[in-house]
Amino acid sequence: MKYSNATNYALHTMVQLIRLPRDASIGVQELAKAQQLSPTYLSKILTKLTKAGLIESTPGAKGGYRLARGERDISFFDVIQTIEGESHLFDCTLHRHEGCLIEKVMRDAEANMKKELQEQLLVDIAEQAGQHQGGDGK
Amino acid sequence: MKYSNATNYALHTMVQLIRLPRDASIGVQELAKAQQLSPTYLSKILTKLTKAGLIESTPGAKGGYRLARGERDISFFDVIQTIEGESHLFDCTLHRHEGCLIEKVMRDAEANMKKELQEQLLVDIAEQAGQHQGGDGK
DNA sequence: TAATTACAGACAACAAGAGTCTTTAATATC
DNA sequence: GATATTAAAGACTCTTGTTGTCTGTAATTA
Repeated sequence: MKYSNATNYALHTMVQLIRLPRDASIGVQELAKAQQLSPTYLSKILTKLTKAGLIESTPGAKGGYRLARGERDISFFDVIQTIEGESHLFDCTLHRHEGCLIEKVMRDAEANMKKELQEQLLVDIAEQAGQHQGGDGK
Repeated sequence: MKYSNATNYALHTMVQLIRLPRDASIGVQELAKAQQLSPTYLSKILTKLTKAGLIESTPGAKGGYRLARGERDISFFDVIQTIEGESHLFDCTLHRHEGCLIEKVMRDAEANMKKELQEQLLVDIAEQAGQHQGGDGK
């Protein structure tokens, strides 16, 4: 049980975008370089984030990606759910077992974690040092 | 990102064992029937639980499984960690990125969920109705 | 028109989970 | 001691999802 690599990449990319100057765009090429990913692969992740309304994209030369909302309106959970989907952490496997108490406990724990990650904003960590973007003095 | 089926089966099986009369044992055959699983498959799960010290086993005729500790000493987390292992929910994928702040936030959320599941005892739900064991009036 | 960029989809490679089958070892009963 | 019962161990297959690549298309700028 582990979050996918895609979620990992998505979170780091969102931090990159948050750090971007207002109204500036950045292309996949550059975004991918920071994490040493292939642009085509990261592109699929970015498309998901775009469809979810977290970022905006413009095609063509001088195009690229930028935030679609205010920085303080983007939580960890927003990004995670976009990539991971909305499925539950735990689904009771017993046939015909409505109201499984085990499931209930697990769902409660899940809900609390979800809530916690909803309150955690990506800006708050983007503002701090320590989040290098791969290219050091380039 | 989802807990494995094995964890699901393990939790349900533990509830079965907790409900067992003191000093009674039960074999895989019967345990598996309740969840409609193949005994050989459930057997592998039970072996993990045994090695982890959650349950005890005796081979041979009249053998089987029983709890290895007091009921109030078995938490959801004990069972989950036994099956899922100890790996983290999130590992930063960036090369040479010690002290990743994204990772820190995710690990904190994980730790809180872990703590919550450590406080949840399986007895508490085993005592309640609603957790049928498959065989109805058999 | 040419270059740059996002987007879409097919495809392959790999890893992990789920589950079966077979064999061996230990215990109880007769 | 022989037999039945049970746990344990390991090899093996099947399926599924993730990860990633490659190719082609559409849109925008210059």
